[in-house]
Amino acid sequence: MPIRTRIAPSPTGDPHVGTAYMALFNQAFANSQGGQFILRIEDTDRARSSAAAEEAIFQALRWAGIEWHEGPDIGGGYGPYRQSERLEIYRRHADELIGKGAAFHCFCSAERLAEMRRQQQANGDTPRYDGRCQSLALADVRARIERGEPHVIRLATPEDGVCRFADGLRGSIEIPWRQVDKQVLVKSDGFPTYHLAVVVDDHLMEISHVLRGEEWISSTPKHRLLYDAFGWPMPAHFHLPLLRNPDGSKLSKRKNPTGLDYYRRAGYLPEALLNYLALMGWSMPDERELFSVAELAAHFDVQRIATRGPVFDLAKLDWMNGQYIRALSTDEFMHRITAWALNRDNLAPLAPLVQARTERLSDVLGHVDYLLGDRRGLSDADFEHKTLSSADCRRILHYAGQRLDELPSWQRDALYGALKSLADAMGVKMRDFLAPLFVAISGRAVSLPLFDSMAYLGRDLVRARLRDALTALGGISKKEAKRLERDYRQLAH
RNA sequence: GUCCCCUUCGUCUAGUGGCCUAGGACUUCGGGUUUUCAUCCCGGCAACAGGGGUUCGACUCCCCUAGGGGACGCCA
Repeated sequence: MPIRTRIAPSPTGDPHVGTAYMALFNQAFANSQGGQFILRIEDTDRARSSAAAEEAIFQALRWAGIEWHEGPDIGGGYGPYRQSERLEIYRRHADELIGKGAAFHCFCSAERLAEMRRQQQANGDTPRYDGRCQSLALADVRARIERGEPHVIRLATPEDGVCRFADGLRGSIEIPWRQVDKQVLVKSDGFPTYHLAVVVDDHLMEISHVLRGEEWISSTPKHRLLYDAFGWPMPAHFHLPLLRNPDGSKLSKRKNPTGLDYYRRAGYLPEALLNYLALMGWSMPDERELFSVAELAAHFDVQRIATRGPVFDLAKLDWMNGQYIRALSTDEFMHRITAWALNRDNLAPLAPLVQARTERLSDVLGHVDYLLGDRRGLSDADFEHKTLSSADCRRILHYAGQRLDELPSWQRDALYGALKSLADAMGVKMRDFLAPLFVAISGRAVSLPLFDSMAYLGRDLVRARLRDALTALGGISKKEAKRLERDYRQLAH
């Protein structure tokens, strides 16, 4: 049987380093076995998915050096590879499940479900759907559907016993059926949820091995139920460890740069990033640490994947990146620098800003240093201000970061609008409000216009600089964070 | 709270019952090469979570405890 693996990102936020991580292992495994590696877009969340985010995934993964054999952008024999284009397939399979009694229609309101969960939680139970609609009479169900009553389709689950399934890395895993929720498979808008779509697609696309994050372990019983109901063999599953923040929690943008774009903008070489990622949970048989994706595939063995969640350590990535940079020929080095940022396209948006402030050409570099490279390190003294206290600065930076995270688009005018309204809501004059932001972003009180700078740097770099500035100001204690959180919500949006 | 997963230096890891006085890498500290810096080289500090078993022998197998993480959505 041919080996086929896949990566199935959701086009919601910015492309995540975790996506590249999973892609890397799936690609390495497929290539090591002479198989295929597939990219599938899981855009079943209508509210959050966007075409722009999908395009960003293609670009970011391509930049990283991930190459797929089949996908929405290049086609293949098992398409379509975009779940929003497979709705008819899911509908058919949902009907089959209903017919087999493996799923049922549910008309419960969001309010009832919330109340039910609240009570279960109060009793110390695992929140689960109580099965009320499961016993509805067939005629009743049909009538309500015909009346146009909103409904979903849920998975029927056993009440007793345990679900046992094999994990290629962890051995046999047992989860009591009582823990498994009667999961929604089809939403009221007719779109499938992840659980239905992933099983149907993995089967139809003949995926032989599923290498996914360990956050999926607890939903695997649902998937097992679906495979059984359809009478399909279950692909081999391998749950890889999750990348961690330095504090051990799941890697998150709040605590660590997580966007692939950050690493590109910050000047990392994609081959160094992938090499580093490969070391997160995997090791070469001979323990060598510097190797290419081709060498990874050549020596790949799933059994060498560790199960402990590795902490993403920027210091070691920096070292590794240096190794790769110094191994480049001078020619290649120059090529990389220009391809990275020192080229016409990349400099074009800065030119008008800089030109207006230039008397001699030699002024130029001093204006753009913090945009093309990193800015200098900060200390609390940099934030001294005639009216703002250190606590004021922390508050402004914290709120600004929060507001920016909520912002769907990342252009100058949108940035200005969001922060202007925030300053107004806080009752701080824009002139004062901007002071700590200038320091955080450019490292000085005077620089090129702030919003142009932020737009140019991009979301990840700006987030990293704000976080770094907050650290320079002494950081925010748990208590202060809580208070800030509460006050922030009170501000009119 | 319930269920599941995980547990070797600060961090990434090697280790599949005797090769372990636990190896490598990053970080860090010290030294050397270099007109400075960086690179590079040499050296040092630093770990088997705790407790019970099994065994002639446990880092390696089993159990318990503790700690960490994840899941518990009409998100994926």
